Amino acid sequence: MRAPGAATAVSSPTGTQAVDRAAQLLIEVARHRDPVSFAELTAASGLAKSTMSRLLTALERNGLVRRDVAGRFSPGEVFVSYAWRGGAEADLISVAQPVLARLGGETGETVNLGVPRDGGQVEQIAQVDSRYLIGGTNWVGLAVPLHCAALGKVLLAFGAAELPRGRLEQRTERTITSRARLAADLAAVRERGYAVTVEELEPGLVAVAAPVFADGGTAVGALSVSGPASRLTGPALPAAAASCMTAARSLSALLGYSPALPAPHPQEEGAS
Amino acid sequence: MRAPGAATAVSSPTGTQAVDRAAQLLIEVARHRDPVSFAELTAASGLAKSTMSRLLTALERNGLVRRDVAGRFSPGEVFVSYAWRGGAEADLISVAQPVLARLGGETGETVNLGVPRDGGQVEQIAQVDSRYLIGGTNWVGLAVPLHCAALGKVLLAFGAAELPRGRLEQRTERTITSRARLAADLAAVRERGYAVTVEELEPGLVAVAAPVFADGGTAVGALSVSGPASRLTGPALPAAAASCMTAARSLSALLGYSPALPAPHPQEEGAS
DNA sequence: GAACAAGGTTCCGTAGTATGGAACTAGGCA
DNA sequence: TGCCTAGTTCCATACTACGGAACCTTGTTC
Repeated sequence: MRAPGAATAVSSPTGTQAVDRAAQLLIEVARHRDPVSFAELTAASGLAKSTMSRLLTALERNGLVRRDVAGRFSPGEVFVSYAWRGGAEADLISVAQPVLARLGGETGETVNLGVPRDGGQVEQIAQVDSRYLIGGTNWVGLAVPLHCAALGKVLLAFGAAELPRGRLEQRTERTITSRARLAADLAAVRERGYAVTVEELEPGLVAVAAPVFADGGTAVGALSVSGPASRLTGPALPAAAASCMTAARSLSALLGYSPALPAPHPQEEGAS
Repeated sequence: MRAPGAATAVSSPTGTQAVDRAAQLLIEVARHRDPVSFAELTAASGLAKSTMSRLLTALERNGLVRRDVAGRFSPGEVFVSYAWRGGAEADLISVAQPVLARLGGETGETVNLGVPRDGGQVEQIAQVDSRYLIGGTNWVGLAVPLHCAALGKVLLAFGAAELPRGRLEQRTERTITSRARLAADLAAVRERGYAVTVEELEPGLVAVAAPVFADGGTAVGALSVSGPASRLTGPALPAAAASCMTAARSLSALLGYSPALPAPHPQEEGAS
C-alpha cells in the first residue's frame, strides 16, 4: 500500500482512501459527456491498473457506472433513474439556497432562481426576500414571459430557452416587442454577461440576471436581483449585476461547470 | 474488522468492501424521493455508527451526497449536475438497449422506446428492427401524435404526457378523435396494462405498448411492438403485448422501480 | 499465420487502511 | 440541572485494499 507514483499525495487522514478514490472515479465518469475509457481513467487518477479494475468492477456491480461493448464507462442506472425521476429540481433549489442567501445578503434586494418552462416562460423556483419594506412579493411558482423578464432574457441569450412563436406580449410601455430589437438586446446580454430589464415587465420594477451553467456549459437557469426602480438606479444597477454574476458563477461551479474550458458563447445562432 | 452483527453476510471475495458499502449507501440516498436521515441509513445498512459517519462524510466531501440543516441526506451536486446536463436520455437508450434486443428477439417485430415530447407528441428514441422483410422502417427521431400511437396512449394513460388542446388529428379512418372515446380507451389501457392501436396511425400498422416506470413510480416512457396488421392479429396480439409488458417491467426494474410498493395507478385524474 | 502489442483481469504477499466499540460532544427535553 | 438521543472522534486490531507481476484476450503487423 505504498503509493510511490501516486499523482498527488492527498494527505487525507480520513480513513476512507478507497471510497474517496471510487468517488473521484465516479465523478470523472459522470462529468464526461461521452463514455470514458479504462485507460483514460487510469491516466487521470494515476492509480494502478489492478486497483482501477477492482474499483470500476465494484462501481459497475452496484449500478453506478455501466460499461459499453467497447469497454468504456458511462453513468449507471442509478444516475439515469435519478435523472428521470425528476427530483433534480428540488435538489437544485437546495444546492442553490446558500448562494441565493449570500446574494440576498449582499444586495439586500429580492433574489430569484429561474428555470425555463414550456410555452416560452420562465418560472421562479426559489427566492430570497428583500430586506426592505418595499420589495418583491413571493414569486416562487410564478411563470412570466421570457422576453420581458431579466431571467428570461438570460435564458434566451444563452440558449436555455426559445422564444415562442406569435407576438411578444406588451406588458408595459417599455416592453421590447420587436424581435429585431430583442435580438440586439440579447447580443448585448451575451456581451455583458448579464441582462437588465427596466420596467419592461411591470412599471417600477427593475431587475438584473446572470446565467447559471451546468457541467458541460449548458445554461440551465438564471439568477436575478430585482427591486424598485428607485433603488436599482445609477451605479447600484451595475453593482447588483456584478454581485449577481459572481453568485451565478459560484452556483455554476457547484454544478461542475469549469469556466476555463469552453467559452461563454454557447449559442451563436441567436434566439429562434 | 470482524462483522459480528452485520445484517447479511455479503460473502463477497471481491476486495472492495468499503466501496460496496459506500455505493449501497449512495443508492439508498439516490432512490429516496425525500432526504434520508443518518439513523435510517444506519438501520438499513446494519453498519456501526462510526462506519456510517466516516462513509457519509467521505461521500459528502466528494459531492455525492448533501446534508441539509436537519442532518438528512440527499443526492449531491454530482447528481444534480448530471440530471441538468441532459445526457440522461442517451444513457437511458443504452440502459434500455439489451431489453429492446430481447423483446425484438422474442417477437421478431419492430421494437421501439418512446418518450414524451413537447407539443403532444411521442418520439421514438431507440429501435430494434423486425426480422421480417416487411416491417417498420427506421423511426428513430420520429415524433407522432400521442392519441393515435400505442406509445402515446400509454404515456397518456399513465400520466407521462398530456393531450394538447385543439382537435385530435385524424390520421386514418380508425383514428380516435373523440376525447371521450379516447378517455375510455385510456381507462382500458390502465386496466389491461398495455395499449393497442390498430390502424389508427397508418393503415395496416398495428402496435402494442407498455409503460416504463422510473424509480418512484413515475412513467417516463413506453416500449412498443409494431408490425403489419396481417401478422399482429388474433392471438399474436395479446402474445406480443405480454412480451412487451414483461420487457417494460424489466426496464422499469433496471431504473429502480419496485412494483411491490405503490400500485400501478399513478394517475387517477385521467388525461388532461 | 505467427509473433507482437495493447488493454484488462486475476493472483498474491504485504501493510496500510477501514473497522467497530467506547469515549466524547452537542442539542433537545423535562 | 440532569437525562437522553444523535452523531463524531479516538484507538488498537486485523482485515481489506493495495500494487506489481503474471496471465489472458483481442486486435494488428509483417
